[in-house]
Amino acid sequence: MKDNSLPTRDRILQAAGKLFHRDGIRAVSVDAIAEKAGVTKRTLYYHFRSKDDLIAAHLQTRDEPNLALFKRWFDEAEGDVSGKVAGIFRQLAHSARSAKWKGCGFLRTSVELINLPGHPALVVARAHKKRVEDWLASTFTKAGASSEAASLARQVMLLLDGAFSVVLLHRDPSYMETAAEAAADLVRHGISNSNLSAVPPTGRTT
Amino acid sequence: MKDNSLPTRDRILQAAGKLFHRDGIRAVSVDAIAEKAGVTKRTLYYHFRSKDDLIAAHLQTRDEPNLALFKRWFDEAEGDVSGKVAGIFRQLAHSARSAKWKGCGFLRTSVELINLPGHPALVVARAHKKRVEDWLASTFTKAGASSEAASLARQVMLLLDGAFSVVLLHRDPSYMETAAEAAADLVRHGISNSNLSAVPPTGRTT
DNA sequence: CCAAGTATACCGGGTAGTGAATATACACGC
DNA sequence: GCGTGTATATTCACTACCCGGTATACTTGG
Repeated sequence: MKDNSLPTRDRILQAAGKLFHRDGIRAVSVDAIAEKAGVTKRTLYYHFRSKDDLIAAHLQTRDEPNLALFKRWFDEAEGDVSGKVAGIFRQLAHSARSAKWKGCGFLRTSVELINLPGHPALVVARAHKKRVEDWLASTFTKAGASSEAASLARQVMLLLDGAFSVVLLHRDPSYMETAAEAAADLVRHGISNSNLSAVPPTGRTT
Repeated sequence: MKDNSLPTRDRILQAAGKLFHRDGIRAVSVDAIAEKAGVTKRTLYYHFRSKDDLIAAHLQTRDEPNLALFKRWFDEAEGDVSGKVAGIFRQLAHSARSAKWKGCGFLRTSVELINLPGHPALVVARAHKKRVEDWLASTFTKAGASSEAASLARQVMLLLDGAFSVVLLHRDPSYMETAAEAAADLVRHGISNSNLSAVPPTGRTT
């Protein structure tokens, strides 16, 4: 019955990912995941110590690809840094038009588990968000906004997670465009302010 | 055993509110709510058709007070409109320093139930967020930014809900200050832009 | 043979929601 | 004033099911 050639552990993760995405975390039972993976529950518990561990492992698999996607969208967008940041939001607006779009999995999972302070998935989610923020800060630094880079990165993260939440709640991707404009404004304004009191821009935007 | 003099329905809502706030929606059982309210589960089901209805009714009780709080924080803050908007975030930063703070109940509940498209609580949550956004837009209009008011209100909502999410995830209220600065920047910039091409400010701030 | 991996069948506990009966309170005829 | 009817409000006991996790035994590849 193993129509899928992936190793068992990966098949479980893949099945869990689909179900978590579609129905949320708590709404999905271990039995359902095992069945979807074509595996018995006992096998699942051989590969993962608990459901909580499985949740964390699932988020871990999304960390790297998610960040890579943001980087690609940034690189492929036209214009200066502010335009490239806006490009991320515009690509998200595109994704959000799909009926299957469910916002940010890290955010959704965190909210569902926020009342369990030590949950391993929360650690993974926090690390992921920090990675994105750090990457943003580094691009702002490269663009010559060394003194404002950290603050700008935080502001963009606020808009990003806000857009995830608002677009998901209202199912209205136009908020993603609003976020694109706000982010571009803040970045443009922040960088020009920074350049006034900073060394001449030595960073490259490529 | 009715030490509380409230009508039964209100006592149930009060108990549900406390538990939902502390543990989330799905994590709280109807039995737990009934026990906390000092009432039999059957009585709870006399006053509310289902758990889903109870959740929606609970959110409804928070709609008006929540908006009133935002208005009060706005009115009590110093400065022009941008400063007053920032005042809301600064008050939220204060609240967020409490260990019991759990972000925005509307947002948290929505995320937990987002995979149940017709859920009554989602309707209430969307209406609440729209009410806040509409109120913001009206204050921006009064401040003379008629042409940008709607867009500014949306941008502030993005920062607001973003701040709720980010502060909750990282448990770091300083993001609320970052949001305050970003919101003030956007509002100041948006209003001055609007005034360039609008009638002289006839609106009043007080 | 042994270890990695799989299968069946089960456990204790929790879940939303219900059936049937009861208590309370107020309205009406007389 | 008193019985009676009726709607509201509340209780206890119960169903039918789902959940995360496990005990035990079997299969398969090196």
